[in-house]
Amino acid sequence: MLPNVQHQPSFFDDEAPALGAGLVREGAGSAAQPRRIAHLDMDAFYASVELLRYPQLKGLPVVIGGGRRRVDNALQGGERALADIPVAEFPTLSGYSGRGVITTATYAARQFGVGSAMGLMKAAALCPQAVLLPVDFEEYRRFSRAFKAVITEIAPVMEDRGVDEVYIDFTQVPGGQREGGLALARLIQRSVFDATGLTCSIGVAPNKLLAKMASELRKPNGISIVQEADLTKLIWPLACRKINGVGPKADKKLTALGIHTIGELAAQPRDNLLRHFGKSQGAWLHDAAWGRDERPVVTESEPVSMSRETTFERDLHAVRDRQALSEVFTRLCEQLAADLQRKGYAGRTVGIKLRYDDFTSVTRDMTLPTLVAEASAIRQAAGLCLKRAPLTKRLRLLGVRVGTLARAARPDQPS
DNA sequence: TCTGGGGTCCTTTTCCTT
DNA sequence: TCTGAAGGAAAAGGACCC
Repeated sequence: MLPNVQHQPSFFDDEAPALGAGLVREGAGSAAQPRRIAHLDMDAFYASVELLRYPQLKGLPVVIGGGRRRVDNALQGGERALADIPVAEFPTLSGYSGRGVITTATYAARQFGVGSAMGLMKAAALCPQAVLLPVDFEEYRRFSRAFKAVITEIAPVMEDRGVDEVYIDFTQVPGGQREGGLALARLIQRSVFDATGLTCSIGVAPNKLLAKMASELRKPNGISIVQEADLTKLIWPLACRKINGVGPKADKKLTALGIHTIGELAAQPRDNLLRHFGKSQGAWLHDAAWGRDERPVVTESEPVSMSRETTFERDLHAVRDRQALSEVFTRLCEQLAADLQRKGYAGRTVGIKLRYDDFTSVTRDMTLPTLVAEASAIRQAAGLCLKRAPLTKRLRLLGVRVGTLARAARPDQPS
């Protein structure tokens, strides 16, 4: 099942934290070893979790997404084990109507040209036989916690980057320097598989930027080691878009300048990039192309804002659908308040977000003199924000946000 | 047949104060 | 009292990521 991996439980028992000669870095308390940072990315995470639950779907086109409706009936299978539900009983995309998009699709489904972010109705036209599963975040979070627990057991300095991704600092971990990190990466990969049945891809490099790109080099279930000296050979041939932080806009601008690969980006005079992209982004692009990135692996962070938003089944008019809008608005505020209180936060900035039928959007927000976490207070402030937004066009989405968060004393957990 | 939801961070604009 | 510069905070928008 897992090729080329040998499990060696006592692999690092003999490993002393050996010092590399001449590799001491500047700065108080800095490590004697060169920095070794890993990026770990679970392979097709949501789809893989679903296939563990429903192995009978293996090899079939499956899309995950939509949500709200019509998926549940066949799957509430009574006493039957989930793995025994016949494939024919799963809901398919055939005849789907509604606004949802695909969150992820299995490889078999991608063969039909469907993929992430595609509207489900379009996908239904391309591949009506595809099985449609709802997104089950609870379950993904459960697996997420499980694989992260395995990692921190082995390498405690881990940065959470969402449900299926982490950075890990190998630098000080016993064995973390061996073979450039390959040995430790193998151990982690194997341990994650043993604990969860899921595969992952790992890249190990001198920093987060390169580690992230390295983890994409071999997928699925791959390990890539990138050393500083590999920059020109392994990184420079890649498209600029592969840099984490270069999105569609920046990429388009680069293309217009005749810059396609990271190597071409590195060849640009720094001043040239500063001129076209501004001081901050220009310098960042130049550094990224040269593989420079000093960001630390951050093990803990506080949230900055929390929000709730929803896209309506049909576009709503501020006047004609006043009642429906008001109900959604109140519900969003209540959900947001519940989120804040459950997690123990309150915030000073309250804002709203509107998306119109032409897909343009606006935000309005206001800063309050005191922290709020109650639905009524959020609703009141958000209502004032709403009054400042244009409401002539029909609305497709409404969102409520609370920012400038601070920890609040929780009634159930006095400090 | 258009295009989800929950975030972070950065830049620009606007407003206020000195 | 008016004007302008400078700087900070808040507001708004946008890019990007998972």
